[in-house]
Amino acid sequence: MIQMIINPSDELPIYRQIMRQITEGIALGRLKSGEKLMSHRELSEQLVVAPLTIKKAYDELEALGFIETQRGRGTFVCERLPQLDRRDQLDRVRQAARQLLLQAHLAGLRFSEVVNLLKQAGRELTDSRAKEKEKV
Amino acid sequence: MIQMIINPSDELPIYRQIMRQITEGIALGRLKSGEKLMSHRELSEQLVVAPLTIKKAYDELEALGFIETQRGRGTFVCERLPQLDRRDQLDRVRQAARQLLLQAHLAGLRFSEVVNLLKQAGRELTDSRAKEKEKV
Amino acid sequence: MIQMIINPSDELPIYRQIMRQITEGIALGRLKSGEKLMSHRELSEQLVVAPLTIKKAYDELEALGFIETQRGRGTFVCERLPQLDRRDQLDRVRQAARQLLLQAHLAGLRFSEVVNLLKQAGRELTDSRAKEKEKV
Amino acid sequence: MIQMIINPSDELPIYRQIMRQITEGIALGRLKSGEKLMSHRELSEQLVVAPLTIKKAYDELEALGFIETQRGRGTFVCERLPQLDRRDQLDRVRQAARQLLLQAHLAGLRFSEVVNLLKQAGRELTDSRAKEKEKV
DNA sequence: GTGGTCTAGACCACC
DNA sequence: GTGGTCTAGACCACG
Repeated sequence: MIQMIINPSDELPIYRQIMRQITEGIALGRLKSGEKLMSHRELSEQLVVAPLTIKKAYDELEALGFIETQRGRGTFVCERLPQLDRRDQLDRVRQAARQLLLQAHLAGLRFSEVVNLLKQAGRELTDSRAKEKEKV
Repeated sequence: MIQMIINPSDELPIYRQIMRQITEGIALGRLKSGEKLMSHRELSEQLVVAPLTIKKAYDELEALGFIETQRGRGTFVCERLPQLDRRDQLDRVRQAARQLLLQAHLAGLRFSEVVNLLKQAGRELTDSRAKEKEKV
Repeated sequence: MIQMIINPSDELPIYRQIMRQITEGIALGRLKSGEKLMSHRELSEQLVVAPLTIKKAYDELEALGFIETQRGRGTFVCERLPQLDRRDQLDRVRQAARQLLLQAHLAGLRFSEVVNLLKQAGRELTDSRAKEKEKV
Repeated sequence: MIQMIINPSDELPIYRQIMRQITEGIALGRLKSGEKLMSHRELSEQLVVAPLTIKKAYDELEALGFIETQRGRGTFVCERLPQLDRRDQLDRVRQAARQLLLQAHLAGLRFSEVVNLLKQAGRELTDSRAKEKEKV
């Protein structure tokens, strides 16, 4: 199970923060298919939030097809993760690219600077994934 | 005045959608300093939105220093626009970069492909800005 | 808005009973696309259940694409209802047909009797739909 | 003894899935009166289910009068099977008929098509029952 | 122990 | 007024 943190003063609701961390954990391979998640009660104690709040995050993730629950046994990352449309996926990437350029433009950065920033972010990401692997 | 679109079923509140489109319009140069904005009533009719909602967007924008109202004359883009905190700006860029990489990772793209996509998005953006200028 | 009833001692959870009545209402044309539903608070008073229970039903229906909410305005039947796969739809029909035959077999009915029962059920259904239309 | 399948992520509890398959097996004649059932342990290994879960299913079936255990000998299908209330049986048939019509309506089928589907399902059912008999 | 459901309240943001 | 979120409890069924 991955380490999670929540920030109660973030404008993103708590249950969404949890959803985001879990989906990103899955996307980045930190949560394997079939892996068991903490029970919502246990996680609620660890993060000091109400159990229902965690449950809501789990419920939405289940509706989206990322995780699945088995009564009395627990909650697990799905073996077959939901596949977005290829077109959908690329749309999201393009949307994120546009967002990046907009923010960069607002900050007055040149294109080469944006690419550098992107490279750096890439390094940070692969580093943290490497760390994960070492642990294993 | 720029053309705006609102989506009532978007998660982002309507008044925020309006704020975003105006600030981005300013940042991208589609709204010039000193330019007059539509009145509450006019805009509320055009967008089919309650006038109070428009007013809230304008009020917040005025509090942030992007626009100013002159009694009896209307609402105008400020001559001296507020500068965001430099650190804040860069944080937003980094956040957007991370988001782009994550989406790209989900779509299974390699880094070089991401950069290509980014270049393409850049071209589209500058193209549409050029068109805007022609109109003027 | 359709009339709903809930039976607290039914083994089907309350929020599911509500979901079922709404989806059936949509399927049978008693709830039109775009129609506004009662607010979850109002409905919770009418049915004498906790507001969150109604909200849960609405939330699940929204995740399934049957209804959509607009903050501050209310909850509405979607204009474009979710289309199941054709194959999926027919599978459900076949499954229901098998279930009917099984129950009929347990009750010792002959095939012709089953068809008669089906015809009768069909009449009841169209009758109640006709009544709805008269109201309008 | 009939072949059973359980699906841990089905909404229906595992012990109920077992009960359903046994009662249907009896109703359809695949399990004869007096026939011996597998022991808890054997069945729990075959289905990869906790022995207590099987025991619960057997206990409930015994309470309902479908099966009986003879100490030291095993568990057997009762010679005199319980008869459901006649009204109850017919109610179930009507309920299944309504369900079939609803699903058919959603799939846009006409009544004659429903009857055809029903006939086909009937053929499949009798075919599979014939096969069962051949095996014996 | 696990998840599933439900209650009765609360506060907030939005329209 | 509306929906959105959260809490702190409770009881049940399941494995």
